[in-house]
Amino acid sequence: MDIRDIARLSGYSVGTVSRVLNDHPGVSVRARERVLEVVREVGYEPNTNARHLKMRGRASFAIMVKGMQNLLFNDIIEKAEGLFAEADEEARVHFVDEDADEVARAAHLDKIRHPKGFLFLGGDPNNFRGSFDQIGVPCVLLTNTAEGWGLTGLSSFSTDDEAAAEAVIDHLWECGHRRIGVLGGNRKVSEVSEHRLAGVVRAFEAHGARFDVDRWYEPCRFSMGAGYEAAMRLLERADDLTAVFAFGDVIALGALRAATDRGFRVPLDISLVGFDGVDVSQYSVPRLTTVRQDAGLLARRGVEALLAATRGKDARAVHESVPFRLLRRESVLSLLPASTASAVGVEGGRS
Amino acid sequence: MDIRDIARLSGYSVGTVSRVLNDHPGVSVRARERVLEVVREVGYEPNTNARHLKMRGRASFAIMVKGMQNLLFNDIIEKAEGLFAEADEEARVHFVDEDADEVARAAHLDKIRHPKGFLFLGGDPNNFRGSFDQIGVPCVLLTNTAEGWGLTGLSSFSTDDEAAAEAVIDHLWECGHRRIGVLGGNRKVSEVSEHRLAGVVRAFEAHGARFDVDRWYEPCRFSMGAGYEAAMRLLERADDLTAVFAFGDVIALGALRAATDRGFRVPLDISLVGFDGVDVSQYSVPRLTTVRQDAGLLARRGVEALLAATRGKDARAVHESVPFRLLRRESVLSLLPASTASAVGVEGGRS
DNA sequence: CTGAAAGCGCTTACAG
DNA sequence: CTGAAAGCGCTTACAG
Repeated sequence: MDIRDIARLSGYSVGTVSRVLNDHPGVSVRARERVLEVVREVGYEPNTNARHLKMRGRASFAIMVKGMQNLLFNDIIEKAEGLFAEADEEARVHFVDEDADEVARAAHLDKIRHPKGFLFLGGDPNNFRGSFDQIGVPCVLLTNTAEGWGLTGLSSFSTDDEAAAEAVIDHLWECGHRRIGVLGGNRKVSEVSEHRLAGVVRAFEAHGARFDVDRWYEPCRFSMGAGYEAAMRLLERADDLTAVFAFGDVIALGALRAATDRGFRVPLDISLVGFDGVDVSQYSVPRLTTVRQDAGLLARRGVEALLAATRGKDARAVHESVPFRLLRRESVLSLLPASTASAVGVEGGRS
Repeated sequence: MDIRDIARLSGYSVGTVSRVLNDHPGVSVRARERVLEVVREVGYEPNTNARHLKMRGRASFAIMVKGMQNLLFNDIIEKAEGLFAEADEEARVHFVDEDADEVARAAHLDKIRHPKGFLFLGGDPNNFRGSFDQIGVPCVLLTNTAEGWGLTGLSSFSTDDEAAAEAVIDHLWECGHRRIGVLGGNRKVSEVSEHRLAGVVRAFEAHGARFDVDRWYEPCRFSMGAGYEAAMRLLERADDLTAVFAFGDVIALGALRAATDRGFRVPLDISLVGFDGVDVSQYSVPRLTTVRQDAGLLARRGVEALLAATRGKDARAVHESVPFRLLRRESVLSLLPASTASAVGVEGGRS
């Protein structure tokens, strides 16, 4: 069953059939109706290979996801898929290993698959510097800012990681915490961790103190297992900590387990803060105080920008940050005698 | 840069170039080497649309995932992707809403995309009965058994849900629990829940008791939020429960939160058992007693069967169950005075 | 072993 | 508004 059959059955030529199928102008109402009738009758579906061969590729969008453990990415994928579907566009998600080269992989896909554009969830600047120039279609990076990478044609939407980390430290500081451990992604491959760490350092300075990186910072991947191990190392090394700030909820959950295993009650003996505001963080015992990244907005801004770029509306790359929110829940204890704890949430982010 | 350029550059015809690219026999060593050299030099990648147009589709495999909340599926996807890659096959994952029709979606994909085969993660028998006959390529269903659905061409690999649920109840029973609540997927669309519930009922009968479905069973979707709500309803209705068995770890985690909110300590005031053996279950406080489904083996058997089927090796559909393991951790309390708790794990599953 | 040619199922100028 | 025809980039009988 191909377009010629439809042409024959409807009494029109393949050209006309193709035109109604693609909603091109210049087809009589009669022809359109007749063709659609036949199409419906026989359940005809055009062959996408042939179609794209002619239309020079540009099939769908590709969502490149770095790692499968990051629950925040799950939320973003879900939203983004919906958004693409609304815009009547196809999107394919490709998972790439946390330490694999997502950009090289995308460059390869670009060659063989000709997607209309790429949406990156997470990304390593080194990889981008390495092979981004081999990608010829619009790209958007999410959760990471690409500002200052010097890459034209790459827009990015992210949380202001530095400000968010500062807000966390400020909150902890207000609650009387001074010795704060930090659990974070590997600085070499995770720029977000770099930014969050910078925020931590800056916040300490703002309070006239100094963050002891060597002693208080323990890098790790974004998984519960890694968070658990890292927390164990950190707690071993610095047993006088009153609080721990993890650069991901998933890490925080691993740390919660580790703290418990070492006999610390959270938050009674040690306070804990996460990052991301992923679903689980609200069901843990205790509920996790965390920075909520706006997955929905991140997805929306990213998809919109990508769509606009592929439609040639605006070629200029933009770098925006999306508001975050410090969710004060149960995992932080105030060390102060009578806490005049401020209201409910700290918001942040410039756009 | 297309095949003609390579032909020109190498001094051979496009036919010869195509033959070496496809590893066809009947090409001289000289020609092969020369062509590959040029290909490498210019970084040529054949256009897959054109290729598949000729080869009549059959591009890659499709993994149809029902729901994005089920962490077990994440594990399976990760393994399956690796396996496909090892076999040098492409696999595309498609997420379909938990209550959308995954089979209709696959049938549509089959028409327009011509995948080599489908790997379903989760599935509703009604949907399969509805439009499975429209799919013309090999299919494998994972985590659900399709035995007795009367569908030729659909193999399945799963955990023996009924036996696993029985093992859970037996374990709880041994620990002295008699009033056990059950939190599970919607029976209408989740056959696994049906099977697990049957196992619960059977186990009660084996112990000479009766499971009060109306009072003790509360259906819900497979998410923490749903688990939380369902547990709230259940605990409200039956406040004399000493244990709760959730048909998914994610549900159990929601229930853990709910129990805590109602002032129950787990396992002191109420015991809790999950299902799946997903990563989080081992980091929660307390660590969740659960049934571990073997995601790795499920993925391996599934991919192997699919590959074999598409290669025409074995057309007969098979239905196998893969061994499960009852992981006894911390969320179950023994109500007996001096417990002679048996060793470490209960295993199960026939194959 | 190699080349010339037909054809996969579409789209899109080009005429009319 | 419609049709006939060229062509997208490949693969694969068919000759040689």
